[in-house]
Amino acid sequence: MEPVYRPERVEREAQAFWDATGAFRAVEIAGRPKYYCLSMFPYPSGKLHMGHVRNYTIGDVLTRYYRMRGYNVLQPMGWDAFGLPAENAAIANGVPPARWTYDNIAYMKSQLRSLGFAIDWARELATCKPDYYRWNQWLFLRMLEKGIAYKHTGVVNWDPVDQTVLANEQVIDGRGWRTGAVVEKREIPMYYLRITKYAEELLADLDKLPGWPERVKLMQANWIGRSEGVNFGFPYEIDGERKLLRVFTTRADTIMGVTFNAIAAEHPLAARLARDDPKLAAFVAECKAGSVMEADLATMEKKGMPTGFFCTHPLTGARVEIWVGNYVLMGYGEGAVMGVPAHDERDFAFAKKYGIPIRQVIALPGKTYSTDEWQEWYADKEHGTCVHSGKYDGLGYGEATNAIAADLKAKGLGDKQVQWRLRDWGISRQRYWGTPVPLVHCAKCGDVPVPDHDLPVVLPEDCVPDGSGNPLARRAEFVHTACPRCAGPARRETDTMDTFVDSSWYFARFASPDAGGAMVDARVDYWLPVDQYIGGIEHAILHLLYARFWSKVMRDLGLVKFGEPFANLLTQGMVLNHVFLRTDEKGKRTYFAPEELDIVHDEAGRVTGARARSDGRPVEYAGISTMSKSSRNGVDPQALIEQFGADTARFFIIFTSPPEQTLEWNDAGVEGASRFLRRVWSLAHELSAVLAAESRRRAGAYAQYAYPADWAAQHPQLAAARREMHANVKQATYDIGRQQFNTVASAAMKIYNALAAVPRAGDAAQAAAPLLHEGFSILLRVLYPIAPHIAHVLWRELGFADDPMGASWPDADLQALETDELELVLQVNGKLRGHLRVPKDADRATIEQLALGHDAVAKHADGRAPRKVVVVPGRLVNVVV
RNA sequence: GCCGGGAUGGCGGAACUGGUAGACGCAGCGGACUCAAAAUCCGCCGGCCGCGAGGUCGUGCGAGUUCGAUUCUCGCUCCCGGCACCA
Repeated sequence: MEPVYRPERVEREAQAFWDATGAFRAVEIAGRPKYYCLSMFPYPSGKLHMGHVRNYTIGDVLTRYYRMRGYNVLQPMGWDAFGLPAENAAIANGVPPARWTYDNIAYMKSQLRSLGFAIDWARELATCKPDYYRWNQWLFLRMLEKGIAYKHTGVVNWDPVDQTVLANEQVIDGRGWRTGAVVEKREIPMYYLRITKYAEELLADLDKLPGWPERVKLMQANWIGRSEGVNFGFPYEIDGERKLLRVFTTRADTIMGVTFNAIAAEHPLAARLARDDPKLAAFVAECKAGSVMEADLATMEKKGMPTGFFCTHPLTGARVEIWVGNYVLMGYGEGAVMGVPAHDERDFAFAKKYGIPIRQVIALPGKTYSTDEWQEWYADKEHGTCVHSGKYDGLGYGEATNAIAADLKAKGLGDKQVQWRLRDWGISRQRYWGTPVPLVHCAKCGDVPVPDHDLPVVLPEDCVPDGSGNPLARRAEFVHTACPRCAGPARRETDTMDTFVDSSWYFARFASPDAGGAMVDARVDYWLPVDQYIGGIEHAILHLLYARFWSKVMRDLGLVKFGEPFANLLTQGMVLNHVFLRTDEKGKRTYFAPEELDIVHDEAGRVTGARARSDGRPVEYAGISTMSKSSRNGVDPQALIEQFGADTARFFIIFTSPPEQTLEWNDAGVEGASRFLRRVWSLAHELSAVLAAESRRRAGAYAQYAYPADWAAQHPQLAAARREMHANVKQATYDIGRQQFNTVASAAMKIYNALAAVPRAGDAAQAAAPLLHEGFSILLRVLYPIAPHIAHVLWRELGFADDPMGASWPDADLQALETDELELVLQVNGKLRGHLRVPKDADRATIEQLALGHDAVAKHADGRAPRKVVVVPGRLVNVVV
């Protein structure tokens, strides 16, 4: 055995063994308990970053742990291979997205392999391959047939210079990322998926997911956003026609306080009124500037313009002026909202700004309403009652809402309605690198679906986007086609699908990656649902909601039997790093990687600024955020792996923080992980003769260790070491169960420390041989899920039977933990004043007696008599005086 | 702006159901070994007062509940994630 730990040799040896034995191939075995462990597949951005290492190490720890527990485990891997970065790379380098993507996949796969993850690579898939995305197209056509997919207009970010649609990410402070031009909103035709049809079920089924973090379920529930209210209309007449301005409100009880209504700039009525009013037309045009992002809309200054046009209050018959507001969005509900300044904080601010009347209609006992300043209670619907509201005066929120809804219904103007915040999923992208939408546009037949037998509609792989729109639309041989219905000349749809489509069902395809004639086959019934899904908390809403929706659609089509794809979810905290950038006069940002800079810190060690090494000029510090390719703050694990080995990288990332916690990257401590593994190796080497002999004596067995009855009494030091080992096995098992893996790594270190403290000079090692053997069998098995290469190689070197993946996880021997005496903490008035040794079976009265007789109690009681004695069994005594 | 989460020594973190705050590790300091350095090994290591025994303060800030609060409640501050076309 090598005297010194050489990670590269150890890792080569272990990986060769796993490859040769096909150790990670997952085969369906009827009757054996299965465990499908899935980490979110990566976007092939170029190289792995620490977030990937963290994600996949967590998955691998669970995969190997469940293998040791006897489960038939599947851990697959694939590539979320369509997406915007490939097009950005093409704009920058002229390399076709396909080639860039495949090159990145090859490199990142080699990195994943070097980390030794127990992945079944035979199931690898890439979403940019036709045999995958053809099923996106196929299911889209099924949704079209069922009315789940439909065509409708939608608003997008438009760069007027590049004449192209921009992603939200490409809009910086309201301007296009490349041109610096002010972005406009533009309405275009799009395809939508009717996720709102499933809103009720998506919300209700959250209760069927006890294995999901509460915070994720809460975020999803809030996102879906069920609210009960009233949908009703304000009658108006225009061009000789009677119409209704429809609004939805959850505060129908305040309807008598309506003093204005606001409509979106895109509302048909706004367009109509602007026709006769140049000032309004200018305002409507102004509202079109800026992005469509919710965060922008919510933070921008609320502006409005009166139209001079009035509708009628449905209950009072009063005239209510209609305003156009830049904060009202078409596509949210009806594109119109009623304005009740007295009882809505935003309406209040808007009314004060524009001098719109504020009319109090809710009162609280003991409170005085004033229009001078907004008060929290103005919006209180729990305790308020109606005032200045005629027949509704004195009613509370529920009664008033019911009465008003009934009156509106009687007039045929409205009714109660359940409204969802969730909107339908727009999947059209005016981009090249994605799944082609399988439709053909024919002048005679309209939008015609591509027949199933013509799928897939294959995306040409040699286009090079240049930032000025979709190159697919300029590819004549793609665009020009024959209408499947009338065989006449027709145009292919050139929009592609949102990449969230790709990731909405890949977990099912892993069960049957080679199914040629179907989306999935019977093997999904064996593996699905996923037993443990692991991925970043940033996916808490969108990806997970879309995957849940897609699964329900597949279920309703009879393709799968499950309605919820992920039984248990572990949301990993983000790995963060500092971000540095420069912004030019056009607002264009250039990011700098930390290694390109000299970083300036203040006395407290905080980053205050930096200079680029290349030109010595200052660079702006933009705080810390998620490691990403776009902000160039990713840390490539390659250097770490090359310098210290995969096991050190894995051990370090696990040890440094619990999985769900946000992690600010800092590699101080990597040395410690490396040192620990070297120490384990050195101790194994030092004891290899003793341990190998013990292994031979026991024929490699590691499950049962029996010690003579008087062993503990004879060898108190060894018994203490054994107690420490088993206490930590217990701890590690508990912690792995609650997915706190950093303390599993700590437990491994503590087991090592106990083992290293066992006397082993001269003949002592011989005397302690059984304990050392037991201790190593425990240490290597606890270590195995985290640092499998070294554990695998040492396991075999020391002569243990099997290999550690086939070995069972150690059981704590609870008898080894028992002691005759306990040490209790002694408190006086809740402050630590001493310790108390008591027999382990001492009763309450005895403990109280011992406590009251303790010197520290007399000293700190200051002559006062004890009023109360609190005894917490096995822990502490608190004497209250 | 809205939704969700976080804050504990110089640093990463531990503390299981309200019960010894700081496990384990990093950095630092002192020592051993060495011609020397690295590596390795041993010891110390929250602040303040004290020679010491010990005392006292201390888990982002401010209140509260409790015999006892890092843990529960209320109100703040700052940071992170998401906000529907980054993935």
